[in-house]
This record gives sequence, structure tokens and C-alpha cells, in this order.
Amino acid sequence: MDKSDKKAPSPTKKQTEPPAPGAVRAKLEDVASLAKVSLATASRAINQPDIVRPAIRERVLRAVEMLAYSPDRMAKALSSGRSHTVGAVVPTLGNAIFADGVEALEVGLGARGYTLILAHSQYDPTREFRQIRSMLEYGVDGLVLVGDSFAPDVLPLIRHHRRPLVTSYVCTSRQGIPAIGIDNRRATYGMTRYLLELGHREFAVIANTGMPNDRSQARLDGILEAIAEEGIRLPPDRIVEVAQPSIVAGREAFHQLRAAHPGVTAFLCTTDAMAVGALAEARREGIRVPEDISITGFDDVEIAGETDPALTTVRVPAAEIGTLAADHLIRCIEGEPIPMSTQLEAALIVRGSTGPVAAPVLRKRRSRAAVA
Amino acid sequence: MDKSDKKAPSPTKKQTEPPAPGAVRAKLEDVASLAKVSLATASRAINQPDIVRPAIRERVLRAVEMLAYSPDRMAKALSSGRSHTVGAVVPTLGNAIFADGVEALEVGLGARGYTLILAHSQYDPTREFRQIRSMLEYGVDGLVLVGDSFAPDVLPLIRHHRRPLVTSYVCTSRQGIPAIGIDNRRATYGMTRYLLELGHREFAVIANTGMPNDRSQARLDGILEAIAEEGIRLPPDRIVEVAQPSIVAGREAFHQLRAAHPGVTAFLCTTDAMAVGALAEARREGIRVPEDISITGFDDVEIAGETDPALTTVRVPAAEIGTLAADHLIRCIEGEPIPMSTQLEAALIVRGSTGPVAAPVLRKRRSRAAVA
DNA sequence: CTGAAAGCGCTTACAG
DNA sequence: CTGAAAGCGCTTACAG
Repeated sequence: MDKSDKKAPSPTKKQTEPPAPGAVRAKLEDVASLAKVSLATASRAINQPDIVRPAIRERVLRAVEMLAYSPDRMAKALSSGRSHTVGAVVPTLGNAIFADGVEALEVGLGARGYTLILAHSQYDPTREFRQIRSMLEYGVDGLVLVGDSFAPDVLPLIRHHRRPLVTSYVCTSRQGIPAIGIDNRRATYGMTRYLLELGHREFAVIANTGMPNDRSQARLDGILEAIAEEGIRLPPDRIVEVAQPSIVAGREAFHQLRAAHPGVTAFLCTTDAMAVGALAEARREGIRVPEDISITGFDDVEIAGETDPALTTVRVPAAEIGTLAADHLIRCIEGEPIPMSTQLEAALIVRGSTGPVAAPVLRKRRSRAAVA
Repeated sequence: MDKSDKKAPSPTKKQTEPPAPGAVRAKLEDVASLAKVSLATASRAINQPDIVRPAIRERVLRAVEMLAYSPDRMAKALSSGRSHTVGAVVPTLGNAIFADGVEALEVGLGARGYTLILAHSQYDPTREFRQIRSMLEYGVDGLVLVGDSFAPDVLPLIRHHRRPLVTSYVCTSRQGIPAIGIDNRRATYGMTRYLLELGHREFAVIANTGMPNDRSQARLDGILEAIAEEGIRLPPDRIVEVAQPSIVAGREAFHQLRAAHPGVTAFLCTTDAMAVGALAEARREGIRVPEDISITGFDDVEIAGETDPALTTVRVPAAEIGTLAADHLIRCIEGEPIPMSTQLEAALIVRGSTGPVAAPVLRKRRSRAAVA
């Protein structure tokens, strides 16, 4: 019954380390019999300590120690109906706001005994649907998603499995999903107003709306709304829609926009990565920022503060989103009420890449408008 | 027994979509009775189709369709002893090489029916240990880790659970773990030889070895080895060790090194992020790159190709590492043999941030050395 | 507060 | 090729 059939593996073995390598993993039954209690009591001593007499509890806990017992979570999940698992599907880990959000989510989940199951959709709704279905089959206790638009079957499927759901990076949902995030539209609206006050009237936008992306769409809408109030409309050829928000995509889009519309003074990007690319391309073409043109980003990733000039952008509180998503989802899983809408601040971060519009540009404006 | 107790939810309901929202999730037993076969046969028709008579198989599969049956993976795991789950713990998602690696890992796993359980350790061995233990309790079928140095109890624990293990971002392990990655030491050795051939003799290093990090340590060693062959030694104050490989950390380290050692002509960073910071700081201080000094990175993340000048660096094939890690681990789980060491190419990418050492610098060299 | 027993939803020898 | 039954390792009413 003891390890006497094994020679002492090493003379340094004296702490509570895993039992002999050959030993088989202990199960609750082993704990129970070693502690001379029933299975039920052993289970209770571990999971609801207060409900069992101290003396017995101690005996069980000691047995747990001795056997290096760790519960089989699959069995636990099957019998209790709860897997203590949460699924998250994000568009990509390549964008720091998602990487940071996922990190915070994992920490928040882990702190409360939940395990994270992660997948990324690459902005593809079909992939996203499959990931979600797979997680549901897996038995996740809840789901955190991104945004508010999904493949048509997604929500019915989740409801069918009766699993709570939380969405993130947006602050409201039209589909009745609790949301934790920012108001993307309002953020770019504010950003654009700031540019208008600086005197800008000629705008162009680089948006990663090439793939379904309601956050970027909302950002684009916020821009259009703000300039519309000043009577400015943006012809379609002043908006470049890219699929992946990369630096290179930003660089190319900027090059194209600048060539077609040399009179534009303000280039708004719906993502920092694209703005970094635009900035790099402007430098390469000898265009001075912010003297000749202004460029803005969105996200406030680390590099945004380190470019030359540093980028004016909007801060997305990614870690906070992840932390709150974990908290709200767990509360939801455990039957507590949570707010349907949690709006976090999306601060406008003004740095060196934006400035007052240069006087001469105003002259060009009318002629360009005529061309369009 | 049928859904006649519910009014038709909507007139558009005709495809194979989830059953009425109120319907309870079907289990294998429901499938079996609908198909008029035993539980065992239903199970076989789904999991080992070839072993069951075609007519019956069809009947079962039709029942699966009708009931929108999806197996309970927890139950499956408990009874089969395999969870079809793989755990991965990486230092952080903040570095693109890990984000990309995890993405590829997840894709590779998903393609073969495995689910990814993810955690990050923030370079903390104690956290890593806890994550691993939690995953093992969880019942993962295998583990992918990073590097070759772990908290002392990690390997015994994994062995105790008899779970296969693969490590990544290094190409060999002294602990007998199958490894998939690059030869970090050799990569910086090559990089340094290249700088030596350019005429550099005064070096400084910014390394993220502030936290345990055998990859960065190996990179540092490669540098020291190469210069040692030329009879050059690096005094400790020419090496700045930072904990987190951030842009800001690189900036500060560069500032400090440059102030203390103005004669240094080559600054090697063990990470692109730090090199980007160093580059930015050099620009701010009016130091020309590569005319006055050379700066190198490691990783070849996207931004490395977009700085001005673009960064000379080493390419880490992160996606390939993730893909191979998935493949090898699954093969290992399924009892197939795999190579113990898989070395991927770590190409030296020469770009604009490095150049021949400037003549005048050679003059300064001796006096500076005297100062040190 | 404790125990005997049923049950979670599957898989898989073991017989037929 | 198919079925009846045991079993995976826990939890949890239900009695005492």
C-alpha cells in the first residue's frame, strides 16, 4: 500500500512533492479510505469545509496532502454540471488590445478558479461560429465574445445551450447581450471634433472594415457624423477599407490616398497599427507631420507613444475590459445580476501627430473638392 | 415527446438550425432511441462509422441531425480518459512572437479536434508552475511550454500525471523534452560576427534577462562568445538587463548605456521591442543610425521592418513553431514517435539600422576604455 | 454532521 | 456487426 515497493528515488525527497513517479494518481476514494470516511464526507471536507466537523476535516485534508490528491475536473464537471471553464473568441491576438484583454481575462478567470479556453476567428464570422459551437460542446460555463455582430446562428445556438454570454470592446448590444467596452462611435466623434477645431476640413479615413468589424464601422460612423455636422461629406474614394489592420496596410492606404487627394490635411485611422504605417509612409514621402498633415490612430498601443512624432489616438482600456469581462461573466454564471451595459472611458490622447491645419492648404481645398 | 407543446417559433424555421429554444439538449440516449439502436451502437456509428452496418449508421446519423445532437465532451473525456484538450503556457501575449505562435498553435490543434487551454506566466516560474498544475488537474492530454528552464517541481509533476510535453522557442532541451524552435545562441553569434565584420569593436547589450529567460540568456551568450573570439570582453556595465522587453525599457536602457559609454558603436538588443526603443531614443538624442551607431533587434516582428531606418534583426519563425508544436504534441499524445529536437532557421535579416563602423569612433575608443 | 446510493453522459470490453 | 452492463471519478439529494 505504501511506496515500499520503490527504492527511495532520491535522498533529497522530504518535502511535499509529487509521490513516487511510478505512483498512480490518487482519487477521492483513496483519500476517503485513508481518512476513514465516506466518499461523500471526503468530498464535503474539500469543497464545503465549514459543513464538516473540524476533526474529520483535518483528517481528510491530511490524506489529501499525503496522497497529493488533486480532483479530476472532468469528473467534477460531469457530475456537477459545471465545468469551471470559460470560452473566449477574439478576432486575433496580433492586435495588442486583444492580447492585453485576453491576458487580463485569463488572470481574472484564474483568480476565481476558472480556466480559459481560447480561440481566434481572424475576423471570419464562419470561423467564429465554429469556435463557439465547439466551445459549447466542450461544456464551457460561459462565453466572452467581441463586438455585437455575429453569424446568424450564433445567438440561437448559445441560447440553446443556455450559457451566459458577455461581449466586449463595445459598450452596448442591440441583441440583449451584456456588454463591456467603449463607445467607439463617440470616441472618433470626439477625435474628429478636435481636428475640426484645429481647422481641418479635408479628411480621409483608413478603416479596417474590409472584414466584418462593427467596432471599426462605428469608429468610421463617428467620423462621418462629426464632419457631417459641419456640412462636410466624405466621398467614397477618401475612405480606404482594409481587411487586416497592419502597419503595411496603413502605409499602402496612405500612399494611395495621398496620391489621389493631396489636399487632405487629416488622415484618421481606425487602428494604431495603420496609423503607424501612415506615419512611416508620410516620412518616407517627405511629408511633415503635423506641419503638413495630421494623422490619428485608435487603441493607444505601446508603439503609439514612441513614434516620431508620437501618435494622437484614443485609449482603449483593454486590460480593464478583460478584467471586467471575467468578473461579469462569472457573476452571471453564478446567478448574480450584472449590468447590461458597462461603458469605459475612451480617452482622447493628444500627442504630436496632430496640429493646426496649415494656411496654404485651405487654398487647395476648393479645387480638390471640385475634382471629386 | 415532440415539440407540439411549443408553438412554431417562427415561420422561417426550416433548415437544420438549433431546435426550439426551449428544447433540452439531446443526449446520446435520445439519439439511440430515435434510431432504435442501443447506446453502444449509436456511439459507434458516430465515432467509428466503418464498424457499423451502413443502413444503421445512416439511421443514427439522421437522428443526430434531427436532434441537433452534440456530444458532451466532459462525459466523453471522463469515460475515454482523453480530454482532447491541450494546455499551453507562454510568458506573455504582449510579444508578437508569442501571440503569433499561440494563434498557429490554436489553428493546428483545432484542425485535429483539440481545444486549447491557454495561460500566461508573465515570466514568473511560480505562476507557471501553478498554471501547469491547474491544467494537469484539468485533464489536458498534453502540454506545450516555452524554453527549457522551469520551477523545480514542474517536470516531476508532469511526469506524475503521465502527460506528454513539448517545449518551444528553443531547439534542444537538456531535460529530455522534445523541443521545437531556433538556436538562440547561434543566431546572435551570427549577428555579432556580422557586426564584427563591419568593423565594430565596442559593444553594448540590452537583454531582457531581468526575469528568468533562457532564450534571452542564450542570445546574450551568443554575443559574448562571438566577441570573445576576437579577444573582446564585455564589462558588466555594458549590459543592461531589463525585466520586461518593452519599447520604453529599450529606450531607457539605451539612454543609460550611451551616456556611460559614448564610444560604443554597436548596441545589440535581445528583442525587437527594446531595439525599437533604442532606435527612437537615438533619434531623439540626435545620434545617426547607422552612421554613428548600429542597433540590432531579435524576433522580426512587423514593426521591425517599418522603423526608420528599418531594423536589422533575426527572424523567429513563430507561426511555424506553433504549427509544429501542435503537430508534434498531438502525434506524441497519439503514441507516434516524434523528433526530440527540431531546429528551425533563424535568418539574419539585414536592414538599415546597421552599417560599417565610422572611422572617427575608433579614435574615441581607447580613451573610453580607459575611463571604464 | 455523516453515509449509502444514484446519477452525470459517455465508452468499451465482453458476450452474443 | 450489435447489445447489455460496467465503469470513468466525482457530486448531491435523501435518509439517518
